[in-house]
Amino acid sequence: MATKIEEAARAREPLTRERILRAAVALADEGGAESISMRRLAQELGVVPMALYKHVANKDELLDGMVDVVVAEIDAPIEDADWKATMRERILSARRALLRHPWASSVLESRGEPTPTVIAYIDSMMGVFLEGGFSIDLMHHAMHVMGSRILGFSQELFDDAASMPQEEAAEVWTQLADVYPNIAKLIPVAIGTHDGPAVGVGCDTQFEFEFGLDLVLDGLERLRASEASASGEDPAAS
Amino acid sequence: MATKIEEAARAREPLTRERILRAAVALADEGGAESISMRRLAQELGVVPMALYKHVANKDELLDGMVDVVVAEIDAPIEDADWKATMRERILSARRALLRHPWASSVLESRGEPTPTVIAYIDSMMGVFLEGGFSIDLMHHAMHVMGSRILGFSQELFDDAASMPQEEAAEVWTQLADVYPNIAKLIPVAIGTHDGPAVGVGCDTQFEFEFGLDLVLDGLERLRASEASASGEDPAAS
DNA sequence: ACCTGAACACCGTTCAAGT
DNA sequence: ACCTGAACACCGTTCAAGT
Repeated sequence: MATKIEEAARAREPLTRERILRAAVALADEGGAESISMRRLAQELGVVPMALYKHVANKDELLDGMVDVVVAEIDAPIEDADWKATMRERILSARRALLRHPWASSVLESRGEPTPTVIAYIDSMMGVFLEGGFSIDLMHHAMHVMGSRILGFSQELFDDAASMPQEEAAEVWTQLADVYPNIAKLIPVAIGTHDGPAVGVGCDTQFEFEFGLDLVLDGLERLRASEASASGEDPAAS
Repeated sequence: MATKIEEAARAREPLTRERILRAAVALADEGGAESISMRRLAQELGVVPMALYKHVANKDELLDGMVDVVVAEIDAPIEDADWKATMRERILSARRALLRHPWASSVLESRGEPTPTVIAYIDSMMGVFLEGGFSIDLMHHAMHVMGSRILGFSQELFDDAASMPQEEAAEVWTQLADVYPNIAKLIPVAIGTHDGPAVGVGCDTQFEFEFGLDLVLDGLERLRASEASASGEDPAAS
């Protein structure tokens, strides 16, 4: 009975590239990057594996399509604001998109050639710099500087060891002190200075992300301003 | 005959974790990240696949070991220099190591928990900041800021399309101009302003890396200096 | 006790045979 | 002409059977 309904639903909504990509993103969202395989995806769609190959040439094209879905979720640049506010908001939006799809950053990086969607996104980023009065040279360097941030991620080196039971975590930290004296100095930061036994290991990654982002944006603004004052007075001249 | 010699060599140099890791690194160096598999590696060593499992628990442990080999190639911090010069040199050394082993950065990122070798490396980085007079808080933020650079890589978004024939590349660039107006503004940068037909598409990634690195280091130095002047006069106080 | 062949449960993709 | 089952050439890893 359930089977009949499923079959009817399938017939009503035929297999399309769209539907395949949506299913793939959903699968990766819940199962992680390594859970996506052509066979598994086909099964999820109630379809024979080979049916997918009518809509995507191969697995690489599937992954590209999945990345495009995520990039499309990034908000458009806000308008009527200075370049710094615009860039800041855009990048925080990109970060939110990639946090919603934790598999996306590693998939994005594994890709060789960027897709047209990704290229268009980068182009619009460049536009924000140029409209903000950057010279082409400085915009070029700025794009490289933003590098890892431009698509919303700076890789966090630690996985946030929040999985460990808290007592055990505290013990591990103190044991580490002998071997890694400098890391150990972060214990008060990790614990919270006076919150008693509130062992909240892990950093405020949102704060850290913005700290680094602002450091870079402020540095770029300094360079832009000195560029502008060196070539006359108009801050919007390229 | 050759077989006999090979067999003798194998007998003289028995299978060890060391030898497995060295072979795995060599295999990845020439074949890329995706060419490393337990079966392929075993074949390369003239050994049955299961023999590897005596020395590494599984493929993840193999990958961790390979990363450790690369990290071990990073030069120790230079001595008798200010923090900025020390940090700069260390990070450029890390970058060189990762450029020597192009597969390493993506493998490094795919790993979950960092290995003790990686942790020790990070600890020594923290030591450079602390000895340079950073407060623990600022050192903490600084480590996050360095993020993608700390291990020598900021992901380059484009693969350096140096593979394309140059005439074709130039044509592609001009076609792009309509769709991606801002990217197109980089054409003179990519071509070289007055070098005639010298179509050297691609950026000076070494220059760009140092540009970004210095932007960040200068920003951190400004913060450290204002921290120091706010808490007395001693620039080495934590 | 050690080593290893065969087997298991997967892959992405090709291809020829079926409708 | 379209669709798809079986097959191919791979995976990482388990396990029991051999020495």
